[in-house]
Amino acid sequence: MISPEPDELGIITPDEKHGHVIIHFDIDCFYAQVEIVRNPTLVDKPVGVKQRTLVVTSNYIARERGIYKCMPVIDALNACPELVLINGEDVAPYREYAEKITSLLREYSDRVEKLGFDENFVDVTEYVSQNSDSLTAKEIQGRIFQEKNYEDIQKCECGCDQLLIKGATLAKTIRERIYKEIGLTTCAGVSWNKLVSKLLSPMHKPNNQTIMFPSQLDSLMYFISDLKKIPGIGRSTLDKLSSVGVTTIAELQLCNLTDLDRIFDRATALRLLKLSYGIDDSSVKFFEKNKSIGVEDSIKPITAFSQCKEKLKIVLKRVSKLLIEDGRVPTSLKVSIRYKNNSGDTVRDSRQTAITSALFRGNVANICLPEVEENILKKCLELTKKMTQPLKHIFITLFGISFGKLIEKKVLGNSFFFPKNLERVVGESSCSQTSRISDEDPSDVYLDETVLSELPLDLKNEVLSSYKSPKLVKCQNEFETQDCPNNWDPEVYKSLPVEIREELISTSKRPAGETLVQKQQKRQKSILEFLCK
Amino acid sequence: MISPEPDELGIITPDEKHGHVIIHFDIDCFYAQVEIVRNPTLVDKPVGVKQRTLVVTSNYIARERGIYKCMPVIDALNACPELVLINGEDVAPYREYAEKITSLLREYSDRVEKLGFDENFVDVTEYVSQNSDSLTAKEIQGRIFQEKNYEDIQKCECGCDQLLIKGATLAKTIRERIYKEIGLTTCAGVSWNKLVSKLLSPMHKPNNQTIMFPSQLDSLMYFISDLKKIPGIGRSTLDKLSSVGVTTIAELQLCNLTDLDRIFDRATALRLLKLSYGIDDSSVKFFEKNKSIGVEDSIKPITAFSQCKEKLKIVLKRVSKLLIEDGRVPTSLKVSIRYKNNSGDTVRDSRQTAITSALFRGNVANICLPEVEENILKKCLELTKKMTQPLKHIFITLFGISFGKLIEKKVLGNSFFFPKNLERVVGESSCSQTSRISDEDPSDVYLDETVLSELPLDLKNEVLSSYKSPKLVKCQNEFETQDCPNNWDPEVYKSLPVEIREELISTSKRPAGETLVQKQQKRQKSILEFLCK
DNA sequence: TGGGGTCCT
DNA sequence: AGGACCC
DNA sequence: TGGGGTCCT
DNA sequence: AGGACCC
Ligand SMILES: Nc1ccn([C@H]2C[C@H](O)[C@@H](COP(=O)(O)OP(=O)(O)OP(=O)(O)O)O2)c(=O)n1
Ligand SMILES: Nc1ccn([C@H]2C[C@H](O)[C@@H](COP(=O)(O)OP(=O)(O)OP(=O)(O)O)O2)c(=O)n1
Ligand SMILES: Nc1ccn([C@H]2C[C@H](O)[C@@H](COP(=O)(O)OP(=O)(O)OP(=O)(O)O)O2)c(=O)n1
Ligand SMILES: Nc1ccn([C@H]2C[C@H](O)[C@@H](COP(=O)(O)OP(=O)(O)OP(=O)(O)O)O2)c(=O)n1
Ligand SMILES: [Mg+2]
Ligand SMILES: [Mg+2]
Ligand SMILES: [Mg+2]
Ligand SMILES: [Mg+2]
Repeated sequence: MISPEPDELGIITPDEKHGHVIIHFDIDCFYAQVEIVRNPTLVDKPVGVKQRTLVVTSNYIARERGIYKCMPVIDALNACPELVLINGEDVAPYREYAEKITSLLREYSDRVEKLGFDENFVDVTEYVSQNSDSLTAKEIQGRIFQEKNYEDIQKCECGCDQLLIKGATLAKTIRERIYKEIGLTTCAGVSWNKLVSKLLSPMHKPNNQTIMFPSQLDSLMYFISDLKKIPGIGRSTLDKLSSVGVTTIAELQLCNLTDLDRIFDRATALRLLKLSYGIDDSSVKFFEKNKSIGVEDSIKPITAFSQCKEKLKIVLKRVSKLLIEDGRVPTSLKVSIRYKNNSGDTVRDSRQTAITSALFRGNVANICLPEVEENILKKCLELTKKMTQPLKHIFITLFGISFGKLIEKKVLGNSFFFPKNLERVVGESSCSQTSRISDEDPSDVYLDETVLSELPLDLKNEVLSSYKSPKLVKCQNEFETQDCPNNWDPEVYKSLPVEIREELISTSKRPAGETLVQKQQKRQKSILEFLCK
Repeated sequence: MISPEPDELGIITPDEKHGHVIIHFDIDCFYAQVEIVRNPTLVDKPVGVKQRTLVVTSNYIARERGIYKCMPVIDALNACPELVLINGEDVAPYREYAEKITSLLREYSDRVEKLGFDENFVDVTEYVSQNSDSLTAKEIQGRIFQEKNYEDIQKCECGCDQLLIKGATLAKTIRERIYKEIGLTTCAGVSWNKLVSKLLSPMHKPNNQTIMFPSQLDSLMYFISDLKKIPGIGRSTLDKLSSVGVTTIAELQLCNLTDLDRIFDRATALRLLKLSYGIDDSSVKFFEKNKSIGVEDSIKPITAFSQCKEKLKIVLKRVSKLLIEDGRVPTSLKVSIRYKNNSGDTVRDSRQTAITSALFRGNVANICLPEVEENILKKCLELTKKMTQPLKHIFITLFGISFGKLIEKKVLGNSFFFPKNLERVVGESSCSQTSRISDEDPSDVYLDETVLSELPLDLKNEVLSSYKSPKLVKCQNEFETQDCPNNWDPEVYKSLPVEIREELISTSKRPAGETLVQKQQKRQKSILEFLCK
């Protein structure tokens, strides 16, 4: 017993402060549960969710039969031939349920911090103190760590115990709401810091919650024992620790700082030491929107660069949906691939580029316009080419596309000296967004291309974006040969890439009857006009 | 003439939009002028400002005698033996004048974007339209590019010309204020975009301003001619361009996209093309505080690691001053060195680490406490060691220390899974800052160390930070041997590093008369208590 | 070849 | 952490 | 060995 | 751009 000793009244003085009430929520066998909610006939069967060769999770029926997370499909079917496998390669449904959970939790606090799709930390300190009366209960909801009776637990002098108990009541209420309103069972951990709450939540899974009090802290860490269970300690840290003979939490607690100093800087050493004692003074972060939106797709190996476009297009179409749902305009694009390098090793690589929001013509929904899609696809291919350039043989087994630097409003204009920063303007606040492409049939009005090409680009795009595929294809044909603007040298014009011609035609403003003597100047003028969109 | 041709009324239709009025301000021979203001006897002499072996700038008297920027001292004295050289290695005075300029400019717009110490872009569009009447003048202030008469200039159909002329009036007013209130002469460029304004400002230097109208754009770019003068085109880009035979702005304007495609991605190619035509739709960024504060110091080579601490301390003391003036607390620390590597090449390298704001005990001014300084110095040494580790021989010729991630308020608490992120909490808003250490004598009250060590850490630091060096030294002596807290194993206690003992003693709370049987548990308890600060 | 900074990858 | 850019 | 994300360097 | 971490 290394926790502070109780005084004569049985009250302890804690080492760590604990004025907060932190709940960690974790959805039970998340992907599997979602699939069961979507198809209730699965409820009494062993269900696994697979991604290619991997069973990423399974319901608890399956787990009883030996299925574990990220188990190879082969082994899984071996262990449990009756296992019903659902394909979960497209995570869109899980993303949607995750969003519902987080929204609900935000009713209780601004401090809702997501971790992956199915976990959330919530700092309910304020809610608990402001709803103290309605959360008062004589019974502690859920389980207490170590199955203790509350009476047998050392009380804390700071009075946090009662707050934590109210936190448990609240956790129960929230979990019931999640079940009633969203249909998912969850676990929760209730304590005074994020680390402890996270360690507690799976303690009595599934569909349960666990609370703990400060006096139980050493017992918890001793119980957990496994270093890898401590969030923040991953493979690399684990290996380093074992290189100085530290393999358990207890060993870490007792280890010499001088040992840790050999492999970590001082700050890291102290942080690890703290974690081993269950000490964590990090705050639950305020809720923030996600900073990137991406889709990855493992494929059967492709062996020619020419096959990339098709594969990228599939991925792009998937990520486009998410982008449109999100509504923000991305200004950064990253392509990832997995491939065999010239040494025969399978490796991952990625290239990134800034993109201008102008690509989306004011509304990210325009990504479904064939021309916009094509432009982005070209950028993806450019990025891919950068990676495959030095390759002797192309052997790609995965494509990923991720959009980042998502900005709330359309902001035109590249940055000046920071050429790659094509939009980042802190606090920028101009421009209207065009309306989303709706599913309602828009109309069959004939699009007069002449009129159209005279509209300012924004308006034109707004018009175009309200018409559907057939029209859009027609619009694409617009940008062909016969429509070389009359102030352009047809030779020059034809030599320009499609994406440029497209922009050009949509911006050529006047007949321009001027006579220009020099061909060079004519070319200059043409380019200049194009560049001005 | 590739600008749009005027129609029958002599009115042009522009390629680029230009609803903005952008002024670029650039202080004349900045460092030199500051030195002359500080020592007016220099006013009629050739003055150079040197940093080690380099004359970084000089006044215009010196320039007439052949002195140029970043000229080797030897060459400079050769060209102009009468040159008065002022040491400008400590840039603190220039930083202060720079701050004054930017503050003044902010009276006119939120969009004030610094570039280096002596340049500012200001978007005065709003100011000009809101003060249209008072800015109306019959004369154009300063020079017009190409010495044109305004009457001979093609007018723009969008009516921007009158706005720009008002912008020139405003620029003149501002420059006069800068001279009267701060004492410095400046140049300014007035146009409709940042690129053009920046290209214009030095056109009639020193102490003058230049305006231009859209119809003059091609003349400007033709006049500039030198690619390197275009901001955004640096060494690397220049080399790439010349690899495809492009060496002038005109050549870039006319070059084939396909040539550029060989060396740049499409977006870069288009951006460069735009720049060559003087097109720039970037916005002047909203004013923001600087994101890092650093000091560098070139030294005569040191050849032993043991010499690093002394050198780093000198640099740290300099950067500390700036940090205290700034007031924000840094949460990231970077050390740079220049050294000879094992191949004999002189290279630069840097290491970075997150630091907790707790290091500063609630107020960055505490960096002048010897213990705080010592702690940071230790971190600097740790970072330096990481770089010198693989070196056969130490041969360091420069040390730099830079603080980043400056946060407005003291926010305790490391981040959870992102262990290196020791504070970043978007929107965090707790905690009070202790007051700055003032230069007024604080008092001579005796500091009862017993009382002091019982105070919560924050309060203690607040008290300490109001006392001066003599007292502070005394406080440091506190943290020595005799004061091993009575609940600590003296052996264990002594084995702890100073920085830990220091924190420990300041947080030991109770006599703790408990009897603990096991030595290991005693140790555990000791460490635990320490970790909780 | 000083001594500052910025942003992107 | 390094690169490219700016002063 | 899927398919998402975060932050630091 | 790559690494380490999380789910
Ligand atoms: N390496 C991983 C870990 C998790 N997941 C997905 C599948 C899980 O369903 C979901 C949530 O992760 P959990 O660790 O919380 O696992 P479960 O929710 O599936 O099970 P549990 O009931 O143990 O929480 O994230 C994944 O795709 N890959
Ligand atoms: N924003 C915070 C601050 C603290 N804690 C938790 C984590 C720790 O277990 C405990 C004590 O942390 P500190 O020592 O940082 O306590 P403070 O008194 O500084 O916290 P606060 O920010 O509430 O004043 O509180 C938290 O969850 N959220
Ligand atoms: N490579 C450089 C460039 C500039 N500076 C410093 C010295 C200058 O005084 C100041 C401003 O840079 P400018 O290019 O504006 O040069 P000056 O202001 O000195 O001269 P000018 O009158 O030409 O603007 O920045 C520097 O230290 N190192
Ligand atoms: N915030 C802005 C936007 C534009 N411009 C300048 C740069 C260009 O020379 C000119 C035209 O740029 P755009 O084509 O982006 O013009 P917009 O009409 O979109 O600008 P605004 O943001 O004012 O609507 O205006 C600027 O200085 N600051
Ligand atoms: Mg989970
Ligand atoms: Mg889960
Ligand atoms: Mg300058
Ligand atoms: Mg200058």
